[in-house]
Amino acid sequence: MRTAPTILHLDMDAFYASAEQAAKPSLRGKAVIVGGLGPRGVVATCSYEARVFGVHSAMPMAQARRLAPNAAYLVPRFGLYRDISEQVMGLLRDLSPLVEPLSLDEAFVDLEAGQTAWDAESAQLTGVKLRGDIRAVTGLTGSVGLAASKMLAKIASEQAKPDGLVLIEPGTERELLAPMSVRTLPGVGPATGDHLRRAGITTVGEIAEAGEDELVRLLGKAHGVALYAMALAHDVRPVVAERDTKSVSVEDTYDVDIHDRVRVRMEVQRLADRCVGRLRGAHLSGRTIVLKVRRYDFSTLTRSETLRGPTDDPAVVREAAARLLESVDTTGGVRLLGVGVSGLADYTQEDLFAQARTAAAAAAAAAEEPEHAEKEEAEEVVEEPVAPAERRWHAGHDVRHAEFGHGWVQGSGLGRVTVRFETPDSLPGRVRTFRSDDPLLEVAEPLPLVGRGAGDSGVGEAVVGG
DNA sequence: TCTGGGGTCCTGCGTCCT
DNA sequence: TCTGAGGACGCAGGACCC
Repeated sequence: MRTAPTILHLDMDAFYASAEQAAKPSLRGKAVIVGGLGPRGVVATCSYEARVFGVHSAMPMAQARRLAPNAAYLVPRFGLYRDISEQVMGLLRDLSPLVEPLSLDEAFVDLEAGQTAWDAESAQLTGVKLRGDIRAVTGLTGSVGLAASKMLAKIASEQAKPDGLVLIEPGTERELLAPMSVRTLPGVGPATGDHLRRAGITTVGEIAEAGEDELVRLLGKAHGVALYAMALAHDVRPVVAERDTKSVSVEDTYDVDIHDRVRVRMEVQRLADRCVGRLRGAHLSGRTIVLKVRRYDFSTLTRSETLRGPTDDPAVVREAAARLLESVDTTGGVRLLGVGVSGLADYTQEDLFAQARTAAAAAAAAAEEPEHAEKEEAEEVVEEPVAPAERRWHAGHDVRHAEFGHGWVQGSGLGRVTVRFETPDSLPGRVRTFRSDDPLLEVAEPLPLVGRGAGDSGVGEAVVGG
């Protein structure tokens, strides 16, 4: 294990909500909640102003609305968040080639590998400069943790939140961890936390005292050994820049349970097509097809089937998913369906040739034996249906009006759409309401959060004013 | 109160093969 | 030829993370 605090963990503060506040001046300093707005939506992220009311991530949206009825409720805009994330990851890669993104708003960086830091002092300076750069480039704040291991760097950034920096000096780790809740350690969720609590273990120090054998007895080999090591602050996991994708899946929760078996079959086919679309987009193919069903009572089951070889053929995935569905009882209704593919392989030019040969062979066989021909027809991946005739306006999404300019949808319904006209660098703007089919109103791309006044040189060189 | 979507990893069990 | 051990693999479910 290294002896200098040169592993950095960056965690952007309330990322989606902060991005929305930066994009929408009228929401700054206000409770903002981003998530699914349907009857079964949950909170993805909320601003610190919303947390005061007790709202937090993963909370059902209905509950959030009761706690914070006057908050702004927005649908996530992943395109915008991805763009900002790429800017931030770019800054991290300037520090080291070893950057391990965990999500759009979180990453580990091995500063030693990048030769940007070698001791506590240089690490601290790097962290301070990084936070400044992130603010200058994106207009947002991120919290930085520095320590000698990934686990401790993550705990440090958690302590630094919001908008801070914490460095854990090597040698102080065990003392620091001992009084903390077991839930602080990665891998301890509600179930393991309960399990440990029933065994009289509530703090990290008590895990260390219990000993490895006891932990293994309670939690099993892998989990027990790992957790005991973490409690002693032993964590030698390296920062890994490239991680291969292990599976690709899509799933949908329906606003109302589906009871009609025909509709269930249809949805599974649609999901299979979407999943293959993703798979092909990533230039992958896979061998194992997984069907996921969550029933009316929230019980979840999966069924899987492994093919003889990897595929990215929508017809093959559809058929496998349909076969799997036949083994599942859906009487009573389903609230969620999902289709996934695992056992992934790189999808190469050779695969294409192989498929072409298979198709040609099938066609030849079909010509000889027409009764076997019906399933070999090549089929296109079906994309999501295009918007219905009546345009849908999503809360929080950007729009442009031919007369009033750039704004965002504050709400819609009953044939009306309410738009607030403002941009990231304007003052809070005015609200106007239009008919939802107003020909002067159109969907717009998000504007950059900083630097629009700095000319065409791009956000990278911009500086935040005021 | 009523629980998203996209992932990863682990465990336990059954089967097949050597 | 029979038997048992043990590894590899397939499958289902659970826990966890962001």
